[in-house]
This record gives sequence, structure tokens and C-alpha cells, in this order.
Amino acid sequence: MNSELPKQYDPQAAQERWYPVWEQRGYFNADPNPQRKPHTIMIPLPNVTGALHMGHALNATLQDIITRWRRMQGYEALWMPGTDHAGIATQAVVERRMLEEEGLTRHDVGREALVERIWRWKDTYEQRILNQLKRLGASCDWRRTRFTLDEVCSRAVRRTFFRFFQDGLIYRGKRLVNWDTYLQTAVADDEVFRETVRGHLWTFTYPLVDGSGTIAFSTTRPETMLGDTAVCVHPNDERYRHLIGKHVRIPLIGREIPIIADGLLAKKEFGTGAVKVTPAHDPNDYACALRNNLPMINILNPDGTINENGGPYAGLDRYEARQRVVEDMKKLGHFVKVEDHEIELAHSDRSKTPIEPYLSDQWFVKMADLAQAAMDAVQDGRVRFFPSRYAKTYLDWLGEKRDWCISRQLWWGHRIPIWYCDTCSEAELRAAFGDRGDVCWRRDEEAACWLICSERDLPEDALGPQHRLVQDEDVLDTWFSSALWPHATLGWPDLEHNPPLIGEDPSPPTGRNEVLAYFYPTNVLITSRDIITLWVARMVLTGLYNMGEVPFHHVHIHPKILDGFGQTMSKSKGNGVDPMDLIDKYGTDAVRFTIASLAGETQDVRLPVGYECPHCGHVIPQTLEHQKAIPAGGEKPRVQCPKCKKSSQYSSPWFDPDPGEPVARMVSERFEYGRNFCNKLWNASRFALLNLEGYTPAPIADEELRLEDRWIRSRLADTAATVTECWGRYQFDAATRALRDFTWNEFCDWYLEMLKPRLRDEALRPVAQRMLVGVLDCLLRLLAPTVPFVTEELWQRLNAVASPRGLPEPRPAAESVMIAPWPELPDSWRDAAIEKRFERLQEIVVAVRNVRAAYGIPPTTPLRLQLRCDAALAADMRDVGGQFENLARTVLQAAGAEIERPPASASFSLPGVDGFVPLEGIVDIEAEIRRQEKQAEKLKKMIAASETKLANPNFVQKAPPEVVEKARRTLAELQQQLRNVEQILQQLRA
RNA sequence: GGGCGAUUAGCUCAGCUGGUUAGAGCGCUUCCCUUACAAGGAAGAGGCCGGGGGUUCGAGUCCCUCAUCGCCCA
Repeated sequence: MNSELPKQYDPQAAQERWYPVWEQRGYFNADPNPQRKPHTIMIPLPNVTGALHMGHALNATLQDIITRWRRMQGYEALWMPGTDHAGIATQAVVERRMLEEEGLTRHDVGREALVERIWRWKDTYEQRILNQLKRLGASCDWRRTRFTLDEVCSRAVRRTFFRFFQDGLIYRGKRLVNWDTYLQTAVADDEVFRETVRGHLWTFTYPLVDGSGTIAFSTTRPETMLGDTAVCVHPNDERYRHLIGKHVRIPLIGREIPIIADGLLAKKEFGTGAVKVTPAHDPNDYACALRNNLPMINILNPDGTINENGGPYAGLDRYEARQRVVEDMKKLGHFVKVEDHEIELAHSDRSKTPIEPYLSDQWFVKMADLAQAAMDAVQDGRVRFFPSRYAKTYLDWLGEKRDWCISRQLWWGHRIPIWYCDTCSEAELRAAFGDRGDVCWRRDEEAACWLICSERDLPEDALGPQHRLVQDEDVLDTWFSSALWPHATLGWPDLEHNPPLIGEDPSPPTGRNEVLAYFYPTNVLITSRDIITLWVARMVLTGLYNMGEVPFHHVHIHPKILDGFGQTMSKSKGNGVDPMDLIDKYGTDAVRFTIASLAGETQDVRLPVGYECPHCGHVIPQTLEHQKAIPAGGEKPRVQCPKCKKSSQYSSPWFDPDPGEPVARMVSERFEYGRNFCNKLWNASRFALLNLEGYTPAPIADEELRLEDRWIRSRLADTAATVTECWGRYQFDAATRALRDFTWNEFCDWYLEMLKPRLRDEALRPVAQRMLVGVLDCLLRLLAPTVPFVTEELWQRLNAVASPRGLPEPRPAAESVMIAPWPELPDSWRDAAIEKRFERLQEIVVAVRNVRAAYGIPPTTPLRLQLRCDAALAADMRDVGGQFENLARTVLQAAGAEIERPPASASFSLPGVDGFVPLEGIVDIEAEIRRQEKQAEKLKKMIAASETKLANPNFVQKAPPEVVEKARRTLAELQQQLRNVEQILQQLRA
């Protein structure tokens, strides 16, 4: 390795060099080891369709920091990677592409072929997302990578479903779902977006059966009349009270339906005050039907055409039927009027087509007991949220105990392990399966058939040729498999073998699953708040059910990253930065460090983004106009660079840049924070490496330490303790702040500067070198979890020239910083008195520099300094006298109580010490008077405030004595300072 | 409609259980390419801590209220 370090850190080189080394040496691997305590983190499995976005980058960075930190602390640290099959999202992407490129629908290719295509897609994109994690530096045990549809996870899904079914926790029922007529599947609420569209509001009448008149109502969807089962009015509506209980006839199909009263559905002010009720096709009507025991009539086929319940309209598309219904009602004389109306219409996020509320058969998990158990785990502290307020979200949601709808009408996913048979007898079932523990059955009276649940696939003729078994067509909700993630990935339900490792031969049978026993329960789940209910709650619930033990003890909820306008970043908004672009531009460590510094306990983080000019590299802030711009008249929108005056195209969700055009990619200048930090660390280390010639390892005796050595040691110990504490509480912003402050403001700005003269002095050099290397060694270890690449690069270079090293005793350095021990520094290093003395020195140096700046004296002009202070401080300052020369190009001429202000000097007054800088010929008396007057004013203000406070008898009586005492001391100090300033002023004016 | 959170320097954010003169990074001003670093160094300007009440000897910090914004749930 070249020992000559460049002036700038090259992140890409370090990333390419060290990641493969770590991986090859097996540092990421974790195996059951009785000698160590386990530490486990399960990755919140990224969706296999996607690419890593900023949310993932934040999430992964935090997990990696904790994992690397625990590993250094000596834990057997497992970070478990994997991906999610993400049912509908993946299937929809593949289907869309198939349609666009080949004009084929899933019905054209069939179930098997479609699933085959999706697997191929998955193989490609899974690799991409895992590689992106690796570029982020993720220290996952890649041998254990799992996929929710792989064999190991599938077995867990089957076993869980089977146990639920056997325990009577699974049932089949009707439910109103968001039906996507294009994809012909139900979509979840979070896969639906609302859009205002222009529609109509029609008003019609239904005739009363007794011939006494009609009742008028309004609707935006006339075709749903075919499924009406009631007309509803408000119970307090005087206009209709006499009609409640009577019946009307639906003219189109002749069905008679009741007029009911329901205060929750009918609004007196809206339309006519009466509303038709279509339980099978409207959520509010559905709820009303449940309250009032109304029948529910489904009038739609899965493709959105009217079914046989629509009588003469059967077979028509719902929109065609709408027109026909309106025409027919007109003909029959039941049309009143039509108005334009804006409607908030639900659309499927997947197909972008309107959603139809649709009543269909679904499978449910009973939540009552499962949810209660999961709530108990949080309430009694077995699971703790950080920040704690998120426990409320969790408890509120579980508290509703709403049954969990687990079926999805898709082809991609875990097929529901239920087989139907409507011809067999129970005796036949018992004869065929009675001796099998993995099959059970239950009678579904409503459907008049047997429901047979099996852990293993059943052939169609499992009951003999005379009976046909038909498997349920649906698959399970993706969350069903991800709910099992913490124990499924560790091999449950197999308790006899360790889970298989990728790329390795099966290990010899162990007779027990040591991996599961060792790594479960896991320690902490790190995730974002939007899946507390969907995922976190369900993992706790299934973990308790299957394992009898919570899946994790801590849940850390980290913030969300928003754009500069406070909006969620998303592809469709065109405001998302690609973490891979940031890594290219700033380096992985810079991205990690910056991201960690953003992760506080507040909900959101704003990250202003901009377009990087492809011509000059200048970053142009993104505006809302950029986000929304669409090509008008064929011309693609451009960003104008204010620096080089050139314009360029940029990426946007609304259009693709023209081929060959230079494209302004989206970046965020905030990451310069991390890049600059890494570079600072790099250069501090570079300084060290340039000054280590002749380094000899040896213990350092306490008497060899100078003031600055004791100070930096104290600060280092304090910083290490702070960082350890903050990470234990998942306060990443505070931890990185402490690290940066120490590195930059203490180690670089003061300590390194103070070492310089010592390193030039033959006699002092050896101890200075040992201290320098010792502190740097510790600092690199403290930073390694956050910025693994730059610290490794530096660690290796340090190893080459200074291997046994460290404080207070030198030891052989670890072969990699990532497996070096986490610094546990003695408490005795922390020394408040030393820090106080050092701060005095700092204040005086700053004051002298201040004089220099105030008088515009060039940095090269030497100055002289006299200090008036008590004997103790004077001795202290004389001890470090050389540092004034070094840090402020100033000679400390004298220090003591007897010092008098020399004529023609600039002065400063600090608590307990006055300083005089003789400036013959330079000092401007008037300017100096102004300076001192300003200082006197400031002191007077503070004295006044202080006096007011102490003059208040309530304060003196009621405040704690130490607070009062402190206030008195402060006042005395201020008064002394003011006297000194006034004396100086007097001399100046004389 | 219910819940959670935010509002502190031009921008992005810290500020733990209330206690001297409210901090950081970026940006800005002045000076400096000084033998680790111009992705740097030195010095500096910039804040009725969203408004209004209250509790307290004392409020950026606790309570109430209003306003604005964001997120989640229905």
C-alpha cells in the first residue's frame, strides 16, 4: 500500500477495496456461539420490485450502525437480510410490462406461466436491491438471505395457517373490498388513491308498493339500483317519518324493498334526504345493512359487467348499464333531474382504473385473542418503542381488534392451503387423513362443502377417484408471510435442523435448530412508522402465537425523509433523490454520516433537493414548478443553471429526457456535511501518518501527560460514553453530533495544533506520537460503525506504521477496524477540573485572536501578551506558555497579579483574568475605547439582570440554595470584570 | 371527525427531567492558499424560541388556548 496519502479522501476506492475483503473474511457472518451474547436485527424486508430509496437508505444505515457497534462490543451480531415478494405490487408490474411489450394479459398466459415470469423478474430485481444494500456498506449475513416465497419461509406460512385453522382462528366470510375490475383483484386500502372526477347526480323516484305515492332519492351510480335492498331516511326527518316501514318497488326489476330509518346513513340536508341502499357495492351502505339486517345483492361480475342479479341488464358493462338504467327510468316516468357533480372517486394505484366496492368471499383471521396478547406484550414492557409515543399507535390499532382479511385474488403469493370437497363424507376424510397430523378439516354449512386444510399440497384425487379436491384460487396477503419474518427466517417450524445457508452445503444434522434458539427473540426492529400496524403489530402477534415469545424487545421508529417542501418523496412526485446517485457523488460514508445525523426523534426530516447542472456541477434548488412541469407543445422542460447560464433537461415522472441530452440528476447538497467530515477525518489521519516516523510503542505514564493530553483524554472518554449511551437509545443525531464535535472542534482544532511543536521536538516526540496514535486509534473505532470505509482505509494505513498502539497500554491492533473492540474508556480519564483549566487557555487564545482580527493585524505579525490573574492561573498559563506562540503567534511575556496595563495596548477582560496586548503604533485609541465601551455595556446589562433576580426575595427564599449561590458568584464575577473594563477605559481616556 | 407531531438564525435542525449571556451545520461578511485539510483556517454579523393566556422565585422547556403545517387512522 502506498504510504503517501492524497490530500482528499477518495471514497469510491475505499469502498471497492474493503467491502469484498470484509465479506470474504466472513466478518458479516453470525453463527450460534455460546461464548458470546447474540444480537439480532431483522431487516424490514424491502419490496422486490423496487429500488432502494432514501427511506431504505436511512433505515439500512441505522441498522448497520447498530449491528457494527454491537459486533465491536463483542456480540455475535446478526443482521438478517431478505426481500419481500410484495404480492400485488410485483404482479401488477410484470403484468403491465407483459401487456405493453407483448399485448398479453395474465389470462392469455395462464397462472403457471405468469408466476414463472414473475419469478424471473424477482431474480433480477432482488439482486439489484441486495447489491444496493451492499453499496451502502450493509454488514448483513448474506448467507442467510431469505425471500418470503422461498422454501424456508413457505413452510412457516403453511404451518401458521394450519395452526390458525386448527385452532379455529381462521374463517371464511363476506366482505366489501376495493375491487380492481381491470386486474380483477381486491386491492388494499393503501393501494387506492382518490381523484376528483366530473360526474353527475341523478334524482329518481321509487313508487310505494301500496300505491300511495313515490319517494325521491339521488345517486351518482344509477346502475347500483339493481342491487338496492332498501331506501333509507333519517329517523328525525318529518318529511318521511310516515313512510318508515313501508315498501317501494324497484321499477327496473320489480323487487320490493323496505324504507328504513338510519341516522348514520341518511343526511337530511343532502339531496332529497332519502338515500337508496346498495349494501354489496358501497361501504356506507354495507355498514348500514349490517346494522339493519338487510340482504346484500352482488350485481357485478369480477370484470365489471353486470351479473345475473341484474336481470335484463346482465352482461352489460357497468357504465353501459348506467346509461340504460337512466334511459329506462326516464321511460318509466321515474326520472326527476340530473346535475353535474364532482365525485371523489377511488382509483386503483396499480391499474389506475376506478375501484368498484365489491362484496366477495374472503378469508379472515380472528383477532380478539391474538391482538390482546400483542397488546399485553407492549403494555407490560416486553416490547418497548423508541420513541415511546409510538406505542399508542400500536395499541390503538390493535385495540380495535378488527379481523384480518388475509386473502388476495392474485396469482403471485402463498396460495391458500385450503381444498374444497362437496361430495365426500367425514368418514372418508377421516379414513384418508385421520392418521396425518398435517391435515385437518371443517364443514362449511353455508357452502355445503368440506374445507380441508393441509400443510402439504393435496392431489386432486387424494380422497380417491370418486371425489375431486379443488384448491382455493386465492393467495395470502403479503403481510401474512412478512408477519412471520423474525422466526420464519431462522428456520421455524423446523426445530431439528439449522436453516440452510445460501451457497453452502447443508450442515450436518444437529438434532435441534440452534440458530432459532440462539438468535430468537431478536433485539431490535428498526423501521418507519407507517407500518407499525401493518407489520410490527402482526409480527408481535404471530411471534407470540408460534414461538410463545415476542419477536423483538425494542422497536425503533425512525423519521421519514421529506423533500424541501415537506412532501413525502416519491417517484410519482419527481422529488426523490436516488441514494445511489448520492453515493456516486459524495461517497457511502458521507451519505451514512449525513443520514444518521438527520435521524432524531422528531417525525419528519426535510431534505431540500436540487438538480446538478451537467455542465458545471452547480446544484440548482428544485422548485414546485420543476416538480409539476410537463412538456407543453413538445418542448421538454429544462432547468436553468444560474452559474454557467446553460440549461438542461432533467428527469421527471411526467416525461423522459431526450436521448443524448445531458441530464441534470437530482442530488442534495446537504450531504456535503458528511463528505466534509470524512475529508476532515482523512486529513487529521494524514497528519498523524506524516508525523509517525520513528514511532515506538510504549505505555505512557501519567506524569508524562501534559495539560492538553489530559484534556483530550477526558474529552475522548466523555465522547465515547455519550456515543455509547446515544446508540443504546437510538439517538443517532446526538451520537453523530458528539462524534463530529469531538473530531473537528477538539481533536483537530486544538489537540493536533498543540501537538505540532511537540512532534518537532526530538525529546517530546515519542510521547506525543504515542498519544496521537492512541487517540486516533480510539477515534477510528468510535467512528467505524458510522463511516466504515474511511475508518478501515485509515486503520489499515495506521496498522502499517504503528501496530502495537493504544492508551494507556499499547496492544497489537486488530486486523480490521470492523472487528476491533469498541472503546470502553476508564472513568478516571474524565476530569472536569482539567477541562476547566483547558477552557481558560482556549478563552485567552480566542481573545488574543480576537484582538488581532479587530485591529486587522496580519496573522504573521507576532504579538505579545501580559495576563493579570491570580497566581494559580498564572502558573498554569506559564506552563503552556509556548502554546500562545503556537496557537496565536503570541509571546506570553508575563502573568501574575501584579501586572499593570502597558500603555498603548489592546485589552480584554475575562472572568478571573485580564489580558493586555501591547500595540505601539498600531492601536487606535478611539477604536479601543469603542471596543471596551461595548464590552462594558454588555456587562452592565448582564449585571442588571443578575441584580434584579437576586433582589427578588422570592428567588432568594424559594430557589434551591446552590442556584442562588451560583447567581451570587456570577454577579460578583461580572462586577469584577466590569471594574476592570472601566479601569482600562479610564486609562485609555487619560 | 379521532390521534400523533411540528412551529427556535435566511435554510435544515439540536436544546435531556424548568435555573448564568439560547446552540450547530449550511448560507452570509472580513481576513488568510500558515509545512494535515480551501471539502480548509481565524474572526464576525444574524434570534420578542408561531400568537395569546396560565403555573412558577424563574418558562424555548410544564399546562390551556388559537393559528399554520405535516403524518396516521376512520
